[in-house]
Amino acid sequence: MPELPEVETVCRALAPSLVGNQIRTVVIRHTQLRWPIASKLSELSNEPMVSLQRRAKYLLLQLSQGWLIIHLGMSGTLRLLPAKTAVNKHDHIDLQLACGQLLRFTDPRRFGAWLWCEDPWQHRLLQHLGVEPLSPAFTGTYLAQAAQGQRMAIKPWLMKSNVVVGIGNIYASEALYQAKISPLCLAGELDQSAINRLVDSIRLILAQAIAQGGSTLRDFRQTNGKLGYFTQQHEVYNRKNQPCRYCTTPIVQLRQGQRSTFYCPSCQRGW
DNA sequence: ATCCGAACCTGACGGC
DNA sequence: TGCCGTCAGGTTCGGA
Repeated sequence: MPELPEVETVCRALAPSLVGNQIRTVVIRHTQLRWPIASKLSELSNEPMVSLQRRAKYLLLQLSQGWLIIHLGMSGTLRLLPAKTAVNKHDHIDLQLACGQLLRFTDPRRFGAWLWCEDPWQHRLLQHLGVEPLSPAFTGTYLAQAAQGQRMAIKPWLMKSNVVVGIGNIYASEALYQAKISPLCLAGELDQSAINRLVDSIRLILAQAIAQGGSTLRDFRQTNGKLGYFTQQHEVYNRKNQPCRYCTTPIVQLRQGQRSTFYCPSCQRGW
């Protein structure tokens, strides 16, 4: 499920229930995710939870002794459930909470991660991350400077996390469509006005998606996790051969860096 | 330094 | 039905 808006939605949904609450017991059913699950996790009985925040697509859960770094990978979900909820195939981690609820991590593909550290800001996975796209630091000036001289196509370039974080495969295509920039343009050849449009599009699309995610929050506690994401209206993503909503030209699908890109060849000619 | 492909996994779907 | 190939929202890693 998770691109940045989904992770942000999960963060906002869980924070009120977790912060100030306490882990009672931990059940680990499958220790191997992208990396082995932090062994520390099994020693966290009776740990108070202090804060929950998001950085890029990582969730950072602060406990009294240190931090859990949680990543949902491609297929991970976190749900708050009643304590005795039946266990299904890919339910890898349960945190039984003092409040009586259960925080359950489910991840069929196991690309997710649960790591332990004392200071996440020093962690190797986080310390080279670029700016948050919804922060004031993400400006046209910043992005233009970062793009200078870059020979990579703009779409895969946007998805690298060392300049700006949180732009996944769906929103990369969507943002370029909205900015009327071809995904095939080289990052370094965009002019300032195109870069400015791109920054605005990225901010707008992510903010809208978060707002929509928010509208599905009320369903978050229910057991079928897949809400919100599929209800979203994409302009180009997954719309191969369907008419562009602006000019009716069929949407084209192509591969860039082993990922699917969708775009309108008429609206997105150059930049 | 930079980039591309492979790798980590399971499941869903389409074609034969 | 069933088998096979392909694809899927992410990210790191190794080798060219």
